[in-house]
Amino acid sequence: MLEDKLYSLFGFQSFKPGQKDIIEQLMAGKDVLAMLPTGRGKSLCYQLPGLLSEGLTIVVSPLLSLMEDQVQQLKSQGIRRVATLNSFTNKEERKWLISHLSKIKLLYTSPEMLQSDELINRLKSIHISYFIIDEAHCVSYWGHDFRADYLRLKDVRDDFKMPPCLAITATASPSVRQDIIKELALKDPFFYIESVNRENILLAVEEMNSQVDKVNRLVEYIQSYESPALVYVQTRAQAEYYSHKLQVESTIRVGFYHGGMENAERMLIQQQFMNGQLDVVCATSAFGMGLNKENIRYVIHLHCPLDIASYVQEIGRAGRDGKPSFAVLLTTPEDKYYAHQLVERGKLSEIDWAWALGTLQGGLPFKSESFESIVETINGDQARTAVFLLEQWGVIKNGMVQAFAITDVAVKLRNHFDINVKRQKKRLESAITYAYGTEQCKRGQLLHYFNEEPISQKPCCNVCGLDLGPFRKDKRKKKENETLLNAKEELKRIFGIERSCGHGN
DNA sequence: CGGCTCTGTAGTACTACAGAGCCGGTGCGGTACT
Repeated sequence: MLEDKLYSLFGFQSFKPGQKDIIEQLMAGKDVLAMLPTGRGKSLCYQLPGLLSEGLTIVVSPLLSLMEDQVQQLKSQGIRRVATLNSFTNKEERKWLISHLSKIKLLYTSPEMLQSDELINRLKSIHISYFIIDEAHCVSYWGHDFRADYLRLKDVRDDFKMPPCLAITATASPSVRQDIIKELALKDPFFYIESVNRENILLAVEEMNSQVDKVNRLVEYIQSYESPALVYVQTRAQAEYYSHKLQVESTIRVGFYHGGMENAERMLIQQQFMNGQLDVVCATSAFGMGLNKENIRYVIHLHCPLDIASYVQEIGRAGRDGKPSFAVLLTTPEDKYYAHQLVERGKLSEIDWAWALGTLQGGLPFKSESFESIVETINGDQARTAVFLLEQWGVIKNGMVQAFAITDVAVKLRNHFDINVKRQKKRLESAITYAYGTEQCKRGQLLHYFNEEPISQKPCCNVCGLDLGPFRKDKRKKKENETLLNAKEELKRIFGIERSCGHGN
């Protein structure tokens, strides 16, 4: 009985909804595409089959921190035959691990690591029970232009003689699901798709006249409502700017988080937020994956989201404890133009590509460094994606550049990136409809994007102007905050302190 | 779609102005350097 194993390995009496279906299908040898809300035990869906199987289960994870967290957690539960293999693994550990892979049940690694010949060759000699893609939306979101190794997973799986594959995520729109199926070559997969609706999160969109109004409104929210809260912004500079701004204008403890920070700094901010030493974090989209904080009361966005699924994922970090929470999107009319520009900027002409391709000489070994640095307009990520495509098309074979027609290949490259821009544009269009559309029911719009029926019983809540009273800090507390704020103002006046923020908006 | 900064040039010696150009976020791994 699966339940017995569940109890003996994990100490749970019963499965949560969806888990058993997913596990049974996977164990019966089927590919599975699963969408389960966060906090509903996604990892158990592959940990249990992995531990019960004869061979090794490979878990592909997008972030080092996610791998390390999971393995640490399993080990603390007394499950020892698990390991991570990534750039944290030092040489000796790596050597030991590769020669002892047959002793391991679950191996957590990155898509990039799975490009190592040494590792692949070793894995080929071992029975791979399951191939798991955690946070599988990354295949579609990152694979096409940012982390090409996500698109190479299909070939990796082929090397292992196509073990059953589980692609699992919390948020993937129907088109993203189709893309995942295509890019991982899932064969007639079993779907387990759960609603993205989170009834305890109220939704609101407020259009502001100017950036100044937006900031004032933000300060108002932060002053009036119970933290912890998340504030999402578009750029790194904005994350820092708003964080300083809120520190000056309110009494709450604010930090910022973005991808440009040192690892140690990022870990510190996340820890402080987890431990309740920070009330609010102003962050770019870098913050949140794997964040396991239950009591976030609200999420505010200060920019037009580029995509509804990402928006849903970000606001879904509120109210994990099931208690009432809310998500507010603050926009100004020009935000949508800015968003458009960002998407358009990914475009390159075939001339750019032809120029880059001109550096490749048929018959010579391929040198990726020189290819990547030759044309300034092509960034490193795009260049790496291009290399992936050149390999797919046979322009680069076994590390050697073959004879090829520059113009044709340049056009093919341009087309590939154009298709991706089109994909992003389409996603942006629906996000703009959500942000600026006159449709009253915001929840209905989100559900519609995921092909879900608008359900009348579900609370329809464009709560603009609606009373958010229950979320307000109680009066006594508010008064304390005001006193503190006044004291802060007073100090500022006395010492003539003006915080310098360094960044404008 | 806007707005800022940089650059070049003209007219006057350092300033003024016009026009061009730029402008985002996600992370892995490995190597070269201090």
